[in-house]
Amino acid sequence: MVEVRILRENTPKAITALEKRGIETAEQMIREVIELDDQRKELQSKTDALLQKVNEQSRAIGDLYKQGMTSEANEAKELVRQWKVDITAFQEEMDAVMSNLEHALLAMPNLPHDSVPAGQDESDNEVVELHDHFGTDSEDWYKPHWELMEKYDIVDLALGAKITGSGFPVYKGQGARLQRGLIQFFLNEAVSAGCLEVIPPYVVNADSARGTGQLPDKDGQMYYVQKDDLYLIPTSEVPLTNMFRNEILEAAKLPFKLTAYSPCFRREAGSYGADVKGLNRLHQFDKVEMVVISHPENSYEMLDWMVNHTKKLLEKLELPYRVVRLCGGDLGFTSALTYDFEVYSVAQKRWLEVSSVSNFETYQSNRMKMRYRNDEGKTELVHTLNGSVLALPRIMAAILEKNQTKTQIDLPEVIKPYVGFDCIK
RNA sequence: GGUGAGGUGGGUGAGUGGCUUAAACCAUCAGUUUGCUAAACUGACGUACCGCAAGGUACCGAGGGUUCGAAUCCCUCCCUCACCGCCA
Repeated sequence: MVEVRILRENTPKAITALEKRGIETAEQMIREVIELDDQRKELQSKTDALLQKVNEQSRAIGDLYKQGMTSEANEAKELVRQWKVDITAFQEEMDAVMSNLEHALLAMPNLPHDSVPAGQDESDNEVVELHDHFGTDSEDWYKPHWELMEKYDIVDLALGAKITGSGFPVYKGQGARLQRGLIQFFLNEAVSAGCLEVIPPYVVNADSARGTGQLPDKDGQMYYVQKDDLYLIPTSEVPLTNMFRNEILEAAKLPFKLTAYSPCFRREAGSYGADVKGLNRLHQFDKVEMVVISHPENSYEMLDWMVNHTKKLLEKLELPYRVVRLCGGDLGFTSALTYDFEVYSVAQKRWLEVSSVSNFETYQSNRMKMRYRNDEGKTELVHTLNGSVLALPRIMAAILEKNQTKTQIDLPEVIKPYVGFDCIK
């Protein structure tokens, strides 16, 4: 959630930022939060003052009893009882204000970074880089990846549907080996770049889901295990970032750079149409993720570092791609700045999102109370970032389509040692 | 799933209703002393909120309750450990 401090310190700027998301009531939302916070402060002062009197009086009562002054003690007790009625009333009021404040803050998305363009939806996103030197030309005979999957019998959606349901693919033979090789490749690259490799739990509790912002706003998107009150992770961002929930980190040890492979589970309720064909959208998919816990001062340098890392991966895989800066309307709820990476699908003739690299600034760390100690010994919130490096299905789709010949699929050089063969046939 | 024992600051650990404002020790930091290191001594040493400040309030796994007053008594839940059962 947004820090109230930021809203107070530069209210006009915060309003402008929030309006970039297309929220017309931005000013009203922000004023309401500040107003509630004022109320909270006032109630806190009043309650504390009264509690102080009760504490002092209670100690006095103890002394009176020791001196055997029972009747005086009983009179004093009556006084305390009356104060406690007031305290209870204040506390109820306080609970109500806190609850309203919490709701107002949970309903408020992160403030977009200065560089984020205003806009409604993905058509307003800004293409900041285009790298098509690996070719975006298509031949008439090119088959889309779902036909190639069937032709070479490497990914079987129908079989997955039989075992589980639609959107749960079965990778077979060279398909399975390519998938495994890509995961290994992505992990190795992340580790070489200085990340700590982690194997996290694939199921998390509600506190963790709340910490990274999946709850309450993406409740319906996650698979939920009712009996144990646990959620299947939609991305390993959730367990990785929550490793540091409620921790105070040493400034000298920042940044923490983590990477993990995990399957990702998404219900994707409500999605339909051509977008979901083949590997384009699945309920279970594989992804290698990178999470960075950064000092606030250099979080945007870390963001650039992650962007560059992702670019290198796509270069090595010899895929045409572009980098897109999301506009306010398309920006994720918790993000301040997001770059999407899209690879070109030569058979589908469209761009497919394969990575999303974001800086959340203090939005997640505020919710999670993730702090570091500054030079003066005070605690401050860290910045959190994450990015996909990379999501597997669409990468596989793009590789299959781009490298197809009439008789086989050649693999990019870099991946050959990882899979142990040169082509799929 | 069953039985039992537990959960107190960075760590160990005392604390069965008011002398706890959470002792003591260890660790850490600063200072003194000192060829260096070490030792010794002195001091500092949790988090959050309110307050310009002085200061105040809350927190002893979590949430309720009893009481003038709760780390301490009561209730519910969570977690950890041990053993048993099941099991890759």
